[in-house]
Amino acid sequence: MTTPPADAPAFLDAGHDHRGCVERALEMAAAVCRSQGSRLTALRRRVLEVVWSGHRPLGAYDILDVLRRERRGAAPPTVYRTLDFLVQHGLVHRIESRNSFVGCRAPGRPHGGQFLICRSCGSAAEIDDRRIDDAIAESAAEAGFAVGRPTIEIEGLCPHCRAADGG
Amino acid sequence: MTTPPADAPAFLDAGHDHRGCVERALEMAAAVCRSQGSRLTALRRRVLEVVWSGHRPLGAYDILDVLRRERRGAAPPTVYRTLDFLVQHGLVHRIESRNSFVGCRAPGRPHGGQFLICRSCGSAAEIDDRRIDDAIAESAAEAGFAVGRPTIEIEGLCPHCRAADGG
DNA sequence: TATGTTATGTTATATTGTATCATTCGTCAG
DNA sequence: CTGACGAATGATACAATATAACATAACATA
Repeated sequence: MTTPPADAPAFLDAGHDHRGCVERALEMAAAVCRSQGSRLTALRRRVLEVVWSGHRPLGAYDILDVLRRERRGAAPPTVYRTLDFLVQHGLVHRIESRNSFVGCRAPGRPHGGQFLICRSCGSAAEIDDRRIDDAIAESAAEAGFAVGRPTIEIEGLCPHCRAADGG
Repeated sequence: MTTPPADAPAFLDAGHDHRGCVERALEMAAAVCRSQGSRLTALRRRVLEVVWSGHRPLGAYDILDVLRRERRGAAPPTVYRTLDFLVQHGLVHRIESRNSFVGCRAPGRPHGGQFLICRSCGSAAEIDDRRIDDAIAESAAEAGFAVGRPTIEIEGLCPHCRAADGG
């Protein structure tokens, strides 16, 4: 049980101190909101916590199921609005290829996410690799294209599932 | 009006001979299906043609609207099944960030698509840049991740819309 | 033509996401 | 403290996207 350091590997092992991940995410969220004059309300905090319940992207309705057990009157807009807020503030990424959401590992600095997503266990690792951004920037420049938001989602097999022989 | 050559730029200009694009796509589709022992039925051919009606990704229900005008009893499964076939055979790509579909420029060779997508005019240019693949391969290798299907979708502004001052 | 396989038709429903308006909560000027 | 305003949430309804399941038709070929 070790709290992942800042330069942690992309895929953390099963035994990592996940409570540390969650706590760090909540602290960074508080800092980001403070610095932007936005309010991290109880609902937003809770949704962020739910998103961070693991390193697997969760669907909006999965999150809704959790909320419904806790507050009367949680409905789809509750979740989507809150996720919008969290995504806008760079605290959560939307995984387009799965219609789902996962916590951002490095909030504050705005960035389109780059993800490695395991087809076996479903976990997603955020990589934010400069070389990928650079390659895209070059290619886009040659096409005369002005890059806005990049979506990079690589499906494949994570180290753990590879070791387990393809899961 | 010029038929785009094999090494055409990512974003073709408005005046290009689009009929040429469609014809080439249909020919390549026939070749791919022949070489794989699959049947390019009238429906599949027609859906491919509709997808290729432009360089903008189309939603499944947009395609369905077109089909309904032509055949009695076209329904969502008609379209989704046919799109599945076309995607499986590498003739069409799904654009995850838009829930839509666009013709593949270089079918035959299996590849995850790399797209530049204009937020103003909606057109999508397939780039398939080796440098991007390489950067991803490096990064993934360092994470111990086995790359399967990459999804690369870059939202931004195409050269035409940039010239038109941000549209 | 009989037979198995592939493709399509058909109905129903699941999943994902928004529009809209009402209500509550937080903040701050007076 | 209080009223007024904007931000956040509650609540209802619905739109858009996608699939399950089973029936029928078309195709290939023995």
